[in-house]
Amino acid sequence: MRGRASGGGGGAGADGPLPGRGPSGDRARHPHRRPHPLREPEGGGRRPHRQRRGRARSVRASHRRGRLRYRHHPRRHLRAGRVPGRRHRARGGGRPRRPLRPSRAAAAGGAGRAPPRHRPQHGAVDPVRCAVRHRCPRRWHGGAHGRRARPAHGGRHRRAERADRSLLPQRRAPRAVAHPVRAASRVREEPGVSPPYRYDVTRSAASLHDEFGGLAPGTQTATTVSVAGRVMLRRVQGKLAFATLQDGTGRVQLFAPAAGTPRFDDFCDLSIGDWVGVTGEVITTRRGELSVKVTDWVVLAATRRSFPDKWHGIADVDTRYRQRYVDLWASDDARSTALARSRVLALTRRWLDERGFVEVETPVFHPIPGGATARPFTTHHDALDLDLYLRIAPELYLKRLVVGGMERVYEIARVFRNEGLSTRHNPEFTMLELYQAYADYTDMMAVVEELVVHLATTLCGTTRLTYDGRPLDLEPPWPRATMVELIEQHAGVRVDLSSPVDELRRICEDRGVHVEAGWGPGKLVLELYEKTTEAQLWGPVFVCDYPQEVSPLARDHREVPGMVERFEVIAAGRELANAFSELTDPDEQRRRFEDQAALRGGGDEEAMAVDADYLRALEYGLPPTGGLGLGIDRLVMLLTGTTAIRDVILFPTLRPEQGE
RNA sequence: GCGCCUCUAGCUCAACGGCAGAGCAACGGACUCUUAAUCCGCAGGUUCUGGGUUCGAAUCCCAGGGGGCGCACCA
Repeated sequence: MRGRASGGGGGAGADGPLPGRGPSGDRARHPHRRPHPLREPEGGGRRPHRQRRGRARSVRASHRRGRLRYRHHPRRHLRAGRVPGRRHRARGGGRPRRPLRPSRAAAAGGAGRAPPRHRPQHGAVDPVRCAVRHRCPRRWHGGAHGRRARPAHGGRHRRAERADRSLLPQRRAPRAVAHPVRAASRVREEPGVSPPYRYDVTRSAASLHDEFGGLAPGTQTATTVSVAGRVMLRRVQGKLAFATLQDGTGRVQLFAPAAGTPRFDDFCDLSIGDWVGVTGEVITTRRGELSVKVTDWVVLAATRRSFPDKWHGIADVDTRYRQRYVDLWASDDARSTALARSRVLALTRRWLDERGFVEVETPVFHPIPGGATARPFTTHHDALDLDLYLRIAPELYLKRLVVGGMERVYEIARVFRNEGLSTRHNPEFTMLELYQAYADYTDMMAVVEELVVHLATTLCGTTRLTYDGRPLDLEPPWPRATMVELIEQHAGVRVDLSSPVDELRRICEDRGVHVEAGWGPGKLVLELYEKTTEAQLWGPVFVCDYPQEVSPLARDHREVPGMVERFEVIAAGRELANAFSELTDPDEQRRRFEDQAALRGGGDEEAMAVDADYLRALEYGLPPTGGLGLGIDRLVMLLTGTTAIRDVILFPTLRPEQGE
């Protein structure tokens, strides 16, 4: 029952600077993105408009940006005066559903594309028909003056607004195949010549910015370096070409004059997304941009598929999840969240290791699913002809290890629960479970509090986070309250496990809480808490003392009858951790299992089954033990400010792709 | 599983029931300090699919498919 927590969010973070966050590495970051403490300060962003993350951001906002940008564009008057050309399809008249493509027309022996039936000259069309602006005399351009000058008036404006709303990323309709194979790439590997097997990289983008940041414009360093990465932007200007190279740490500009760049024409033909290795001198351009002046280069891998729109990135969230390998390039958030997760895991391990906890691995295949109440996935071992379950929690195995004398153990365990998907639930997620002998649940409170604060201060630099627009201060000590107290506070009723069941049932029903026959007082109280109180908590807060009836693995409360020594941590309105003083008495554990088995027999698919071997282990003696489960996914969400669990799981569970 | 929303060029998006378009990408050309480079040009469509209404459907209706959100399930 522990560690149901899982979560999703999005951010960035690191203990210490993330790679590529040097003074110039920040350039590519966008100033309008949601501020979050985990993200690095904006100070280095010299020209932060550079690239847009394909993240959850309204298209309207990008339109705004576009307008702002081009209002000050030096050549705006040229752009504004330019009326986009109109496209005409070959069409003989009428309205063919299937327009002839040139190839088909030729194949059909036709005369090829028919001349346009009516080719309006700009300005030749009744200017009154265009309500947008005088500049555009046409009516049927669709109002698509582009994001640079979206008209903002009249009905057209209203429609545009409506359309904008429909474009919010969450509501966009994804397409299964976003980036089809290109018909032909520009730079192919030379026929018969395969890319090199290795490439000597001497600097990363971030290290270049660290080492050479702040040079005056026009500096030549006489330092030759080799960098490698993906071409993300390309600016060819006749006899001079620029490219933006991105590697795992950040971005650096490539400067390629025709004189001095081998195979200059091929360099200009590099596609966005091609991997290249480049050797050259570190310089700054006249504008002061740190660059590598190309003296040699090689294609390491040519991309055969188009990269996402360099400005919008991937707006289609489904594509981002399905094609994370593209998302990681196109979206800074995707990268930084992945890195943040990695750091959470590394820091957690280090923190636990320093405190004498031993990391272990326990089976994923369980003959008897246990340790939580959840519906498991089933599988089958052919040789043993044995039905097995993917674990829903590692708990019972970890406590076996405590019986075996491993006094402090933990596992960062992928667990699997056969449940629906949501922004907070993925069928497989990661849970930290740890067990400490000679400790009780108050010790676990100290552990979770210290660990989370440690992670927050290391990764975010503060305990004062903002999540989903609301402040969340993790500064210890976190408040503690019993479930009964919280119910009284939020539902306005004092409940008591010793009350008659009918009375508790009536209390629930009075508050619109659905109840089922057969529920005992403990289940009723828990249900009352979950439906009336939990959603109102923001936290962090320790919710203490759960009914024994719903906690089959926790030890009876030393003072309150009917309760167990168990707490959950609510942070940002979500359950983050679950812990208790472990039940050590084998006889009591057997009774609890049998109660669960009865529920199971009654049709409760999530109730626990009797695990005879676990009981046998307890019979050998489990010392007093405190146990804690903590949802890593939800913790990462919290620390990165992301609100969808799919954003913190690199490859979330998705319906299989259709087609292609 | 239920409800709501959505699907237009490779991408991001326009288009009162009346000629399906733009920007970016791609392709051809110009350009030696760009940085979402710019400029000129050329291409690019089974408007998710199938029915229906209509003189006429991307647009309205029905069904199916994909996707999103919410609920339910679920710690």
